Amino acid sequence: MRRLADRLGSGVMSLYWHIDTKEDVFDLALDAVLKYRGFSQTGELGEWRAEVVHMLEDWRVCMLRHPWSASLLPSRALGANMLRRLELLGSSLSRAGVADADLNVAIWSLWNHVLGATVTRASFDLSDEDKAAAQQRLTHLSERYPTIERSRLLLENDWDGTFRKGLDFLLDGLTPKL
Amino acid sequence: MRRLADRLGSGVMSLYWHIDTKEDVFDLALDAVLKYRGFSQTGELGEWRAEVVHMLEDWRVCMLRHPWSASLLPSRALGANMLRRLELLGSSLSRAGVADADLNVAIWSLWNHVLGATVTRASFDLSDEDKAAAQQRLTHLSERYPTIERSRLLLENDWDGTFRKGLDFLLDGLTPKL
DNA sequence: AAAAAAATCGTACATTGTACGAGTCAATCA
DNA sequence: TGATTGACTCGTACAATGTACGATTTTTTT
Repeated sequence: MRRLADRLGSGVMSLYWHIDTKEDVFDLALDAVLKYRGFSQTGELGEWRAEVVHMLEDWRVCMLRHPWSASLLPSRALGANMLRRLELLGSSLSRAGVADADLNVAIWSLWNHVLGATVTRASFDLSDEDKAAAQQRLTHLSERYPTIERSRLLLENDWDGTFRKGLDFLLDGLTPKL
Repeated sequence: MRRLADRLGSGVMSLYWHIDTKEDVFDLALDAVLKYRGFSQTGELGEWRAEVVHMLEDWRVCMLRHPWSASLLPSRALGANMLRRLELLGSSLSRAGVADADLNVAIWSLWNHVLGATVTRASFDLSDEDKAAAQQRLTHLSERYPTIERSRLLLENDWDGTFRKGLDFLLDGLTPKL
């Protein structure tokens, strides 16, 4: 709070006129990060899939731009912008023909994909020294974890591609075939 | 740290003989939570799918038993028990016939499902007053989020069922048909 | 019995969130 | 015009926290 006040050129206690508690700052910050400016591309009306992909990728990018946002997510209530994204996701899937009975599973599976990918990615945004230590530890244990080692799962993974492929797969499977 | 020392009946600074920093306690606690005692069921050898489902559900249950564990995950290096689970997952999928090129996507998609479901679930483990406030806020905004409201996405969702269905779907799609 | 190692712990300090109440300033009302 | 109210700022103070430092005790080894 002291550092924030300094940055704003104000006294510390002035902040507390506008917010009740430090947690509120986190709530507001997270919500600000998750603001969605909508579908910029001039796609066809009814192009639900492009819109969903755009929104979900944007979601992930927004959070990766501010790595602290991932660590704020657990045990925090849903902000307005997150609700908006969930609503957009749900209505798109519904329009795409997902049955009501499957809607929750579809929404949450896609959301889990974004969230999991974000948090996982954040775990690998280590400082250089931590990264070196992890490298050290992993090569040392490579014979104990042959599959991880062989698949280059941890240190040299193409996170963007993995996310995109998984997303495509989920959308292929969760929505009815045409 | 003071509370932990009290619980252990020791002085605060005695703790620092065994650990370097408070963060280390969190690392160790998280790793302890994620310990996997293996496949208790006496299933057939080669029943890779039952083993994977068992391990992933156990993973989720372990973390839900200690809600703080979800908030520890981001920006933390992978512990030994987590690596073991990832290795088990990877080798099972490999044995099941997943091509090397698809292995990373499969592993991370399943892991994202567990992680996302856990973190999401943790966001809804609110105190009673918070839950009441959320209920209030949501019913108030229900006309703005019709899909969310209609699908009972947030407050009355069957989390276990949603997780299980999504998991089955992922495994169906990610592994080759027989 | 002595020396070394392992472990314990009291004191002290810097950093944190924020309660309290006094202060400033502008808009509104008399 | 002067008084009053509300919005907003901020300095001081306090309790809670992680942990550095160094002294002390206990255990193990020689």
